[in-house]
Amino acid sequence: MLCKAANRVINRNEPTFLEETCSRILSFCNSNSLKQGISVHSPVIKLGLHHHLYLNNNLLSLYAKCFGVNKARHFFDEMPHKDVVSWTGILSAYVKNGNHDTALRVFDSMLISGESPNEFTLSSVLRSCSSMGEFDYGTCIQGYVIKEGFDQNPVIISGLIDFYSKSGLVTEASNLFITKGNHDTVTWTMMISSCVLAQRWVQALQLYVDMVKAGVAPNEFTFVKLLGACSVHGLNYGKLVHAHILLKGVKLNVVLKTALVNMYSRFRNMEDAIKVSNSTPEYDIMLWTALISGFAQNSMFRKAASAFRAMGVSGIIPNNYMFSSILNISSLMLSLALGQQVHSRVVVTGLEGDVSVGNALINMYLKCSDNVEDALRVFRGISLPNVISWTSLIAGFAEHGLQLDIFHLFMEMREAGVEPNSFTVSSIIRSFGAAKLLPQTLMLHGHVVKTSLYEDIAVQNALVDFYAESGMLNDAWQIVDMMNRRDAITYTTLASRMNQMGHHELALHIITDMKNDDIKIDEFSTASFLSASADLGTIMTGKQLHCHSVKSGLCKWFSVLNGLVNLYGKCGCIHDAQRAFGEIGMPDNFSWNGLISGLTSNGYIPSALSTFDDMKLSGVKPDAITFLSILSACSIGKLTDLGLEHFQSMRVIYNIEPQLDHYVHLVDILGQGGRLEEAMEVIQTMPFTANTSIYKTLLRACKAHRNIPLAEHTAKQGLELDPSDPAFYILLTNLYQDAGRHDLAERTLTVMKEKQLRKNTSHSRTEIRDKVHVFVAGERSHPRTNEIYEQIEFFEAEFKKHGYLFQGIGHSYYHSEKLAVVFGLLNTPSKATIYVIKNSSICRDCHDFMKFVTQLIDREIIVREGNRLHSFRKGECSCRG
DNA sequence: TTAGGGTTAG
Repeated sequence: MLCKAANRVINRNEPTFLEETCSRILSFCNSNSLKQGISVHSPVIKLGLHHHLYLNNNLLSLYAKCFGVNKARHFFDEMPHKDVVSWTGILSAYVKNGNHDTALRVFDSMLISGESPNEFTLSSVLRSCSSMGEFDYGTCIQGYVIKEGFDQNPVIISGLIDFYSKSGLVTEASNLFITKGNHDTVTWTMMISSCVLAQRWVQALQLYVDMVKAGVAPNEFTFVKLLGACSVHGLNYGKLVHAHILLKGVKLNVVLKTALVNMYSRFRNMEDAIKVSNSTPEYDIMLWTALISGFAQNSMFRKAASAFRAMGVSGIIPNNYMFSSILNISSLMLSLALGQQVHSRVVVTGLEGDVSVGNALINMYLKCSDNVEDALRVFRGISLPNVISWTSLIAGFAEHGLQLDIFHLFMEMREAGVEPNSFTVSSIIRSFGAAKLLPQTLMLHGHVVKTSLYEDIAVQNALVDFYAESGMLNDAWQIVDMMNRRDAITYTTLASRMNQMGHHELALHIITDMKNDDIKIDEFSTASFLSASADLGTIMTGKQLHCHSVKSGLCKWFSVLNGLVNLYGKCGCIHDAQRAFGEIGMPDNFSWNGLISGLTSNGYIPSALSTFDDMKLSGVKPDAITFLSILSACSIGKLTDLGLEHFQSMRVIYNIEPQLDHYVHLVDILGQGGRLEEAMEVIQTMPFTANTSIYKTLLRACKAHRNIPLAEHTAKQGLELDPSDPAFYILLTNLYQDAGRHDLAERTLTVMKEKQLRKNTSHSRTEIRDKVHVFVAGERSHPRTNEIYEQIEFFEAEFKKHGYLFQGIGHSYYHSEKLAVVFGLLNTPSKATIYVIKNSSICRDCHDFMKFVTQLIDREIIVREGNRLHSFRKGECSCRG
């Protein structure tokens, strides 16, 4: 329609009318439709109207927008007449292009030419000042503004707010805003933008409320900034802003759509992100990039790939941003093939030298390829590697275990004049920590303390992690106390390191620290806390975490769901474990391992084995951990041949090299099956040095099969490794008693006592009614319960000495019809507790048993019978109601 | 002719 209008005008052939109207049409096109502007510009050029100043100014703007700043500059230089609008037009084109140096030179030329700047010129110049760090120049401009009486002008105020906030002086920007009145939409938006930049999220949203109250209409620019402020306020704020956009009738242009897509993908709501992008047909490369990286952030790699194809079909050529995104997806998918494919397209497009694409390539090769040379080749191809290039290389080298090269890279980087930032330093600290390079890290810490990097939370978190990992918890806490801001990473780091050290109670205490610091418990910290609860057996805390996860929507995370499977599996609530597993859409190997291990440790051997088959059928490859559970299941189920078959399959079918723990299980399987000589042969021929655990396993088997000579030999070998381990004496004693050799049993116990060896009071724990109970009995099957099992052996010996028939104590009796008791020592010194788990009432046997146990451990024991508690002390029982 | 969106390193 515009073309038709232009042609109608052209046909009238009235020069003045023609010039003004064409100028207006171009102006309209500049603001509304660049495409139509392009189609109008050729007839205008043909008419030879370009001596007309206004028309040329409009054309200049059109060229800058459509053909780039260089074409625009050429046109500008050819213009026969120039006014302030022409100068400002080319100046702002340079500013928008990020070419601030040239912009300031154009400003100088303009002043020399005698042309006076207007508010728009000054506003653009201010932008260049803040971008180039020319603070003094900017304040000179402000002086000029005051002198010329521009200081009430909203365009100038907007420019100054922008200048101050980008110079890091948001309070000055805010004062400027408050002292001047009569703000227009741009000024309000600028102030909101300043707050977002300074991360004053609440103030940004408050400004929007004030703006609406003041009767100033927000536009698409305002909403783009507001969406940025939603990043910390959560999805609901984002939705509220979206609702306001619709309510105010603001047009969803492609920029606003991009901001909305970003907001929704940040909150993992890709459904709405897609809905927004499809709500209008307008798409550009930035919207595609936002959408595709949104898919990547949410691990929707197939969708990302099909979006990339759809973009290609629509005729949009990928640029450096897009290639970086796609390469990032290849890294996340660990797909070297995809990465290489993209690399070849990068070469074809001529973007190989682009530093951001190069960085993404370095990262991709370091993540996907075993050969660091691939990444190095790309690195050498970048003419000016930036801090990201160096950091990617350093972090990747760390992943490849090349810690010693990292130091050289770090020095080389500094020689090249590239300053390390918080990413670089934190990567190095983490890699040094992993490689246990204590002196090097202490040196780096000493260096960092003197720089501003020490204020950075990522660097601080890396140091916290380093000290915690090195077991220096006090040093770690010292840094935590010194930090002026802590985040979820700080605490998750601490919790997981404490879990690794076995300090699970300390790990759980971090929940309180996070609450005190007002930090949200996220999916990562929840996983750590669930793991602590599982290992402590604190089912109530675990259930509270479960409730919290449901309420706060964390239950869609693998880490949380897998943590729940593990928790319930370890706490004996196998049905809850199965329910949690059922909620995982696509279980990964952690999910399967958690379920299989839960089933195994609770004695559901056939279910564990069939679950293993399901795992394989689902296409998830079993790993070393899976086989630990499966081998354990076979030994508990006395499935010797099947166990051997599975052990063989590890190497032959799954290419998994069995580790020492697997050999321990193999010895157990053979031992349980009575094939003691073969078990001994395994210990002698396996590619690992034997540990005490494997000898104890064999000794236990010898005891079960009453093979005294082999047992004595095994105990001897075990005691050579650790002469202070009482387990060998206790196991031997029990074997001698079983075999009726009470003389030998007595003698063994005497030797043990002479050596002043005492049974370790090793514990397992569980939580009943808000209290953690320390158990000294547990099931045999779990790898961690070896010590607990030894404890049982001790009690077994004691029980037998007093004529009790020992039936076993622990979790493994949950589902049996036998007397099911778990007995534990409360973690206060004066009390112990026994719980009747399965039986609904306490039978006489149980009473007697309790009385005996109290004599043995000389503590008060409480037994729960339904809701009634019985207290046993010194062999007496009293009901506690 | 002033303000807005996308990538890559922990």
